Amino acid sequence: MKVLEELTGTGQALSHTELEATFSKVDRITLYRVLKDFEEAGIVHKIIGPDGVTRFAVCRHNCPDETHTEDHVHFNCTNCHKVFCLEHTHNPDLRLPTGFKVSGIQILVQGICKHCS
Amino acid sequence: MKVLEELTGTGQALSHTELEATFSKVDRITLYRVLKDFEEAGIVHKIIGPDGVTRFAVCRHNCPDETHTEDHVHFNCTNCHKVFCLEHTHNPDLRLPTGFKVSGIQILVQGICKHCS
DNA sequence: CTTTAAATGCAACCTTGTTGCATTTAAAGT
DNA sequence: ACTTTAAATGCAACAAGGTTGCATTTAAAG
Repeated sequence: MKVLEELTGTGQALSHTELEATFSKVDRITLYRVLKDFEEAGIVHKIIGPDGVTRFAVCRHNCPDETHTEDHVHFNCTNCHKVFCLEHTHNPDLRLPTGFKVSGIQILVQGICKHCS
Repeated sequence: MKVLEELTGTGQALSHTELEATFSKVDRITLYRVLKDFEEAGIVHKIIGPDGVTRFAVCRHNCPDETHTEDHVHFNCTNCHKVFCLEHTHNPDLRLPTGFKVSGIQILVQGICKHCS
């Protein structure tokens, strides 16, 4: 699929609207279905930004297919507004109050990215 | 405002839909405006859940008015589906790759809450 | 070349959220 | 107490994001 190529190529998480613009010939519903299938297959994962916009990024080497756990940090640049995975910045251990059981952590860091600074 | 009482009382983050159900006499647009005003005034803060649903929670003692920074972790119970602030679980220090400047961190932990376990 | 299933497109619909305008409510001035 | 003014509420309409059902095309298998 060309959608997968696009996602792999850019290195950033793309929103549905952005993908829609790239593949203007393709119907937006088809795009929804393709992305949904990719997500269920563990090929891409969804990132919900601080703006509430959902974006999609390809799962890299350290994303286990079974659990589909994303053990890495997401970054949102306040300058270029891009969202991407920091694959090598793993989630830290959090000590929660007693009685809480953790099954997943989602971290979204905002700031200025490498390219913009 | 009764909306503020409700938010303070429940101790959890409430979605717009939930508040709409509670205050069925009030128009939903009024609710949108009230919540927007509260947010801008630094009285409540918005939490965007892993489901993409935005919820609202009152800012407690350790939420400085000026920066409106939420230096605490949010928890989403996979059993009762509630979302609430873990006021005393602060954001950890993250070491990002060189060139990245951090201005804010949002952490959402999923698991089983104290009450459900 | 036919049969069958998968992939695509279209129409319609729902939810969430915003904006403009009219109306009500309430506060302030004389 | 009555008028003037501003704030708060409600209504209609709209836009973006997302889902579902059904018809049609594409392509794979017999």
